[in-house]
Amino acid sequence: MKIEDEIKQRTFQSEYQKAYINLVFTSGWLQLKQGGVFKDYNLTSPQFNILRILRGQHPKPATVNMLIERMLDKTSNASRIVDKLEAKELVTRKVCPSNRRAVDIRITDKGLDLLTQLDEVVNSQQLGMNNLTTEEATLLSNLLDKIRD
Amino acid sequence: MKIEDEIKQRTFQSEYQKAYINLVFTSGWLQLKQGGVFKDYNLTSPQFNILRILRGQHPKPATVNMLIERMLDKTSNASRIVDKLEAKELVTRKVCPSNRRAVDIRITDKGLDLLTQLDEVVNSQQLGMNNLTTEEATLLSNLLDKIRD
DNA sequence: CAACATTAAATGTATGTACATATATTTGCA
DNA sequence: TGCAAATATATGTACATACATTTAATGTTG
Repeated sequence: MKIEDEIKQRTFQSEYQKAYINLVFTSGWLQLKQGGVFKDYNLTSPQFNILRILRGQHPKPATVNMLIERMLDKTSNASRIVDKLEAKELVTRKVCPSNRRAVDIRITDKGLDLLTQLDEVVNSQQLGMNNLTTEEATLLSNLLDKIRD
Repeated sequence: MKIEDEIKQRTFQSEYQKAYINLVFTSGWLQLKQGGVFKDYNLTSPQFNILRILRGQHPKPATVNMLIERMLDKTSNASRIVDKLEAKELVTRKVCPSNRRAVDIRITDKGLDLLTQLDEVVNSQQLGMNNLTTEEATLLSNLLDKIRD
């Protein structure tokens, strides 16, 4: 559905405004769609995001700083998201021996198992982008990179 | 900067995953950039969004339902965002005479003035998308529409 | 017309976001 | 060495998001 119809706005001040609104809208649309999957597994989208980063590091630990650096939303509060994951025993937190200001965060076996289950579900729906061809997905990535240049 | 470098992830499972992550990341990046502008005027991004919808209706009223329908993020709580706007005297809220379940929401003169000021600022930075050509912005919109088909 | 379903908005609760500030540790350098 | 600056994380607060539930008004139908 065209963005004009989605938000019932017939005209835009410019193609830039239209693309901007479309980008924010579509991002929300996709995240909402994905969110439903996470809910079944009692996870939120940022929690999933952090677990994936930790898996990428595994068995090496990550620090809060590293998580912030790699999170999709850089300004969110990684510390408190880790709190929630720790309460669910999906990660562990331990003072880093070599730098006692930092905290070593590791994904647990329970966390890895959960991610394995989620991988299947997430991959099976291609993250809600099945309507694009691979070439279009690449083109989209290039346009997005250019915005942030 | 390429998304690989932004989030320090060298490989992706597919072009779809890469485009998905890039989309969510770039949307957050843009909103963060815009957010700074709103803060100077003591508004948040969703509050601005709702004010614009109300201006589009002006002088006719909108209802909470209509706001939800047209908001970029459909699941957010329009009721409470209107609370904040009402407290700042940027909108008025009155029981709808023809359907007393509904509430007529209108933008005030103060609200219209504020939007006029913000228009200039927002337009002057092309919403942070100056790096694209008009053609590329159109192409981007079309790709995004296709995702949601 | 009474009982039940539907609709519109508000409220409750948990989590996340954005930003400022606090606490502890480490580093740099006078 | 000692002390200020920098670094790593945690905490506090206001607002927003996501979703379930509640309250009130309106529709529907037996």
